[in-house]
Amino acid sequence: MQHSKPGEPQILIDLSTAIIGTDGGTFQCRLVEDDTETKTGRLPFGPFVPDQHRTMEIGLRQWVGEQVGVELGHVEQLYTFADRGRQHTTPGAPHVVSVGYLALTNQTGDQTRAWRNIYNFFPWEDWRDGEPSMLADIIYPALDSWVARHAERRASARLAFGRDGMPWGEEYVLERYELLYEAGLVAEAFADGRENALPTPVVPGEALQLDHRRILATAVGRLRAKLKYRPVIFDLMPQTFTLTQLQHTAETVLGVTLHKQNFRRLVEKSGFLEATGKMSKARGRPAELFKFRHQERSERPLAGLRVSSGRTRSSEA
Amino acid sequence: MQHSKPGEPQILIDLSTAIIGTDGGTFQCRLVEDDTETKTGRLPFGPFVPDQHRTMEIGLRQWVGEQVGVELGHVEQLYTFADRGRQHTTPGAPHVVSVGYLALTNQTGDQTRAWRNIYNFFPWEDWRDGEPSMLADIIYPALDSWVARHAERRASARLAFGRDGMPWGEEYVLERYELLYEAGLVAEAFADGRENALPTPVVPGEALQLDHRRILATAVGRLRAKLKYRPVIFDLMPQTFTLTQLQHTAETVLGVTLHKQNFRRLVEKSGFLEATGKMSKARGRPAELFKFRHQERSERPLAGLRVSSGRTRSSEA
DNA sequence: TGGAATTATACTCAATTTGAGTATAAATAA
DNA sequence: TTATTTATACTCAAATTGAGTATAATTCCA
Repeated sequence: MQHSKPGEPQILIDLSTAIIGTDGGTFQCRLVEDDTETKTGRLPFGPFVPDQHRTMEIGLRQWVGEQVGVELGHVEQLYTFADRGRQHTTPGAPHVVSVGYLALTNQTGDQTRAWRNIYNFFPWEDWRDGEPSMLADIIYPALDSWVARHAERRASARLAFGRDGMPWGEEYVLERYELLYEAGLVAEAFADGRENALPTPVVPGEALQLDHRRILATAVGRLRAKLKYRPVIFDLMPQTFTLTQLQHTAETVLGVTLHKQNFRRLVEKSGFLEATGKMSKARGRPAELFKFRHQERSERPLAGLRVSSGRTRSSEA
Repeated sequence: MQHSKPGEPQILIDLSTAIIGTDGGTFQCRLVEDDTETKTGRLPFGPFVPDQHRTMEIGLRQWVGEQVGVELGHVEQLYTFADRGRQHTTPGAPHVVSVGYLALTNQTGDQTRAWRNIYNFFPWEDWRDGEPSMLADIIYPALDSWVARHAERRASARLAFGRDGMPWGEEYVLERYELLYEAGLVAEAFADGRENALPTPVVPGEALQLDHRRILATAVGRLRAKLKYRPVIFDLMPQTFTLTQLQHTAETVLGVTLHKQNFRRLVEKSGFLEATGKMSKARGRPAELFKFRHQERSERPLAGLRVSSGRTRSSEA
């Protein structure tokens, strides 16, 4: 077993965390408030230092604590990215491998430079008002022209974007972003020096530093998928909540609307909820406040929550 | 952003691959045929060398090629393990982080030192003949006594092993192994110097070098979970196969038996199969040979394959 | 040669789950 | 007081699932 000889360029591991929360129907991600106004945003991140961090999760909690100080609920490792040329590395410098993490929180703030709407970065992912027009107007034409020159990627494009009769799979967030990157249609592709990328990105959507938009895409995809079989949604909720609030959170994350009565039926019989007896005071009829049953069972699968969208928000009236 | 200063101990990334195949009802994993007869087995692995490997997958393909030379089908990253003390590191040496990969193949060999039955390493995972007796005889008593001293882990133990009315979730392979490790009941716990581990492991099941049994557990868990929503099973099948062969493969991986007629119904209407017109010659009535429809759709979800076991093999007669 | 055994495949049927409503109740706003 | 808003209850057909029964096409073997 030959291990890397001394003198070889060093490897550096960066721990980057996508901290996700929701706030009244907006899907938020916590960025670091940096000094520089002009630059693109970034996630909290820092190096993994084995001497100081017994595990990577300990390391990431340190960087999150120092850089943004958000209380984290569920934390999970997403993926380890190591491809050359996706971290803007300068030649000669140590090679950077980045390990992406997803963290959920129920304490979010107003949209500022700190808490940003995730759909700013992926505007094509929000289908709550129906299919975003930018897909037909901008993305599909650009992608089709690229696919014409890269026939081997046609199947991936069809699956990721649900073309020709394939359904739109809301969990393929990373696959869609990666395809747009590969096609040179997002800003990071130009920054990384992809030969086919244009200096002005074709597709709308804000960029992030380094590979942070890629990590965020991974996080959103994983969260959307996980929502359907694990009760992670409750990590995004306050102590008590109404069923409508719960549904809005699910819709915000999934980027689709759900059928109200069926959502209620599903979630009620799941056994995860406990009525508090209290009522919310709002506009119409008061709704009962529920809380999550942490006790024991807390990891039982939450079957259901499969997407079978209701109507779009706009057609609800 | 402070990065690791020169002089700090170096980080080394190991790429380890669990290569999985099936052969006539046995669930196999490819080990490296090493010189030493006496030592425990190991997966193919080697360091990630950024200068030589543009991506980690390229690196792992090199080590797999050199060490075992198996043709790989589906390859996917599993998890990155970095906890101190789980790689038997000598003090002062570079810290080793290991990235585990799952690879599927349809070319397996006889059970030798090279191809080993996965259930040798996790004998409690094979429920095809009903609940393995070792659970009630050995594992549950040992685990219960440990849980009595570690009440905070009770919920995890209940979920992982499906105690007190919780169902046995066949995909929680890693969770079960990790719990046994934590409780000091498997050989690796002693090798890693856990204070509660006994020199002779309480629980049956062969050990592997380093953290390779942990990686294999991750691989099996991921494969079992994925089988239920992606058509990965076909990566384990030969070019053409009968529906019974397909079912046996699914049963082998999942470690449970399935209801024959319903399995047929599920898989037929999934649209993934194409009849070849040819027939298999075997004992009873000849079965039609099918092949996998690679074309286009190849990444559509394979809904179904949810486990709803038939009878146990022993009660089939 | 002619069952018995073996394996494959077709079909049935009740129970449950899902998708998409309608109906009604309890508040506030005007 | 009535319209508006929101919550909750209930219905119903379609689809899916779980668990069979029935039958067909082979080989095995006495």
